[in-house]
Amino acid sequence: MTTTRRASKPRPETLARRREILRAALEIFGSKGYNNGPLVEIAEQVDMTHAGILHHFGSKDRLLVEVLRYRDETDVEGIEGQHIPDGTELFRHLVRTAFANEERPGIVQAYAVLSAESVTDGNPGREYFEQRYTQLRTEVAQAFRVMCEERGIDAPATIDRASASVLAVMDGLQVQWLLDRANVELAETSAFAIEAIVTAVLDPRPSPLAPDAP
Amino acid sequence: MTTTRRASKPRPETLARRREILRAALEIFGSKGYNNGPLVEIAEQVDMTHAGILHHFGSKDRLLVEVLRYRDETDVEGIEGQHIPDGTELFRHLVRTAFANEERPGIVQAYAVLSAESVTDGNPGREYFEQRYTQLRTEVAQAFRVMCEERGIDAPATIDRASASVLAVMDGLQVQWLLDRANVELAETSAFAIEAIVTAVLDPRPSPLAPDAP
DNA sequence: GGTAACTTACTGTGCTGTCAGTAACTAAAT
DNA sequence: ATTTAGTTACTGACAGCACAGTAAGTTACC
Repeated sequence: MTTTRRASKPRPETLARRREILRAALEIFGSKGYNNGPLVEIAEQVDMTHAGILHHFGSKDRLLVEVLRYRDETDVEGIEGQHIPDGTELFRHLVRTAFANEERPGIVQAYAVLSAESVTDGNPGREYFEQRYTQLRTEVAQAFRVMCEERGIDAPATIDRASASVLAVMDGLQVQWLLDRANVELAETSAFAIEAIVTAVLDPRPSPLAPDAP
Repeated sequence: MTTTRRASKPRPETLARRREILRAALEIFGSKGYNNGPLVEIAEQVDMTHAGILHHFGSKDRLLVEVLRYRDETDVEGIEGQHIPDGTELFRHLVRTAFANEERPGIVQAYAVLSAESVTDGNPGREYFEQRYTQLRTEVAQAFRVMCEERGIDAPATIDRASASVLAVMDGLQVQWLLDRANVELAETSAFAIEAIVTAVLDPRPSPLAPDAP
């Protein structure tokens, strides 16, 4: 009769090694893009051959997906630690993130490049970013609703647009900042724009662009 | 003295052919990215071999730069036709552009992908986008100043931040829209965000995120 | 006849992925 | 406790394609 074959455990240090690879991959993909960032460069950063990396992750596509997921687990943005901050606190958190990001252009660039690249044909990261934005929009919308309730006002229809807008400014500013750090203040500008949008939701005013204005 | 090397005349229809190539290149670079968009595919779209394209543009790098410049000349955004609309009109123009963009996802994607890709190491489009954003920010800032003057208020210090923010939302929304057209309204949302930011400049209110608020 | 607008054919490189092999480790059987 | 069997974590070599660029030739305009 056949003895059941069981897979034996991965070795203890392996997990740390994989993390090393993921970190290196984020750095390379961040600075050169996914298509333009070869496995060999990631490999030499962790003292391996590129075949070694493929042993761990199977393919470059899967490596990208895992890089993205890994950052999500470790990182600050979105779901921080365990609890999702609610209401005002979430917006404050976003602003804090913008300030923190000024100290880590590498990661900012990784997200900026990879998210835009993800919309191209057959990019393996597309699904990830689709879901990510959907989730972030939902969280921001929720925060808006909480704030409205706290103030005793009805949640206005603008909430969904405002949620997308908040995320959009942050991302858009990152690109401008990466292109010209001397002339774009990432954090201060993010704060300004977020406040403007939040104000527009909580305390709407007539459009300054209406056809009768000067 | 050095005789300036003068190339002899191109044939009459050649210009049109070059434009065809530029259009095809924008489409391919737009849908697959610069690094991932091969010359062969651009070539077959204009019934040529890739060597023919290199005959016209010398290298892939130079092709990208020319594509970018070409769109600038032809296109609506930024300097439209001849006159730069001033004041309120510029913001209305931006909103109109957002509406127009909903009908041409290809071009939107091209700019989204290429601008983000441009921040990577050694990308030939970087200089172009750097200058482009600098110029657009200046134009928007100018429009803000005109509006302030019209209303008899002093131009506030927030103008530079607001200018970057306006461009940032538009760009950021494009990415979200490209990823999930069913759930993101590009134009309506752009309009909302732009109005919010313009309002914040012309009629500032206390921050809803200040540490003493609920 | 000269040159612009190509094509064909080729070069060289860069890159992902495969494969066979090896040393080190783990798990069970003796 | 030592052997045995199997597995993991790699390396090195290479297949094999995709791609940018080049060189030489062809056609057709001026």
